[in-house]
Amino acid sequence: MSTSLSSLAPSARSAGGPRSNPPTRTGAAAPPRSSAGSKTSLRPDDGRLQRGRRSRARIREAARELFRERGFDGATLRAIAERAGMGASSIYRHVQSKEELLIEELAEMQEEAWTRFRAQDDRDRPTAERLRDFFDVQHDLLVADRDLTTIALRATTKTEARVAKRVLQLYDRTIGLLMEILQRGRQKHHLTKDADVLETARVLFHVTNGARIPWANGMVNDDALRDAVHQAVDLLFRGVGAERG
Amino acid sequence: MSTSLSSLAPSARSAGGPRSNPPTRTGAAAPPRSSAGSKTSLRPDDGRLQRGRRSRARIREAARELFRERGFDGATLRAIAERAGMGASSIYRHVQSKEELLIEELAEMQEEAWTRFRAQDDRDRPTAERLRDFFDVQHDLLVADRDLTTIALRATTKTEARVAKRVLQLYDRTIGLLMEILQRGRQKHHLTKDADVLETARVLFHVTNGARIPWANGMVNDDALRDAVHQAVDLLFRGVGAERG
DNA sequence: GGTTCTATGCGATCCTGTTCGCGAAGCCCG
DNA sequence: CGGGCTTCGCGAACAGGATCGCATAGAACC
Repeated sequence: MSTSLSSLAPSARSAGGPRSNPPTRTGAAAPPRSSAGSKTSLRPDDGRLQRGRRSRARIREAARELFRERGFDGATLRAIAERAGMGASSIYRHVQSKEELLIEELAEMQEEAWTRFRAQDDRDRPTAERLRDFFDVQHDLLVADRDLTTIALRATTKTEARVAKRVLQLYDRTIGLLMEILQRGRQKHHLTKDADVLETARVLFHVTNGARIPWANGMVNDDALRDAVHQAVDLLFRGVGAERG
Repeated sequence: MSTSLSSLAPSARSAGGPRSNPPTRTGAAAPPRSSAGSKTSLRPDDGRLQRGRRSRARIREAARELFRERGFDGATLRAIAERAGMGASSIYRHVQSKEELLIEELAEMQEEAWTRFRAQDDRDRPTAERLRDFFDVQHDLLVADRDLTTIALRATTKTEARVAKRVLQLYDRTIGLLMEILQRGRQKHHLTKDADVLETARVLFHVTNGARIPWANGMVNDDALRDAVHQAVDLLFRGVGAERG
């Protein structure tokens, strides 16, 4: 019965074309425990809300620091709370679980990868090259904090928690970007006419994600990971079938 | 250094003819906490060892049942222990962590998938078809207990624990089987001459694994998952590049 | 002012995976 | 038999994430 979340794919499609939702992460705000008939809708400059925002900011900062200093598991909720100047339980006013703190980091990193990529991107270059570049940018950011991938993955496995879905949404966003690149590739005839852009993007995403697991476990080093990702892109691009050779 | 596992697929080859190592999982035995200079090497019919084996069996059975009844997170160690007729802490004489209990299930399931596949396999059929069949077999088994994939993934994210490595080994075994199929495909010229069999196998594996995450989270249903996997195989096989079209 | 509602905060507490120190029992050797 | 091993088992305790009930303070409304 733990598997009660049944099978509908609500947000799966969200990756579509123009990004519908701007990154309002900052104001995301954890919904209150049990919202009864709420019709009040406080003004955003309500003193309490302001205080709340400040607290949230402190928590986030403390969390980020401690994550870097001690890693995710090493950063105790109580420690985070202390550094943020509050009791541990208070954190839960702002966040639904410890993972959620890290998810925000993840989202930010993703945004960063995105921005950096766009800054150096040129839509007219070969598609495979653009893909590689994107993954390289992402790679560099990930290497800077290794935990991130790991925990993101772990979060997707806590199926009954809200976090899993959040991460999947983030995944979808990246998949969306990949789609964008691929779409362009199809226009420019870098891709076969019948290529399923969405499916291809997904495959790319999952492959790169999967390749990072051994890396996160220290089984392969940074460069090997980068190579693996590149290889995967090439492979997918060329295909392994021989029918057309 | 520590890259011993993934860069080379040690047991991968075992799949070939007669399986060299019979599934002695039962006697796998958790190594003692701190083994000093042990030269004694008890006889396998030592009374203590016998009792230990029995206990282990009871634990495993209890664990399996409870996992099915309540899911992984729902199955408390204390509950498992109680059903196995012992104290919770005693479980740790036989197992290094809760995940390990589930890993055994996973290993068994994998073995099962393997066996079933071989029973219906025909090495002369088209490679893509064989791959699809394997994944279908795996799919059917996974659908029967949904938690498995999920927890396996989660386990790979506990990087400092032993479990992660164990799971990666299991992964490698599956990758080995995939390699075997692909190798055959190359011989029969279903694949391009220069296809990197290992890399292809890895890609296939990661893609299918990744595709299962949304499913585990209830975002897509069983059939959609199956389709996604099929699509991924096709995609990889055909490639998306247009150079040769 | 008084009342009511809401967001925030706190300390105690729960839950659960895991560790620890102790002891009992089995085996081997002299 | 009696020491020196070892494996098993136990209850107590710990740690860390999460929950609960109560308290406070700001805002809105009469």
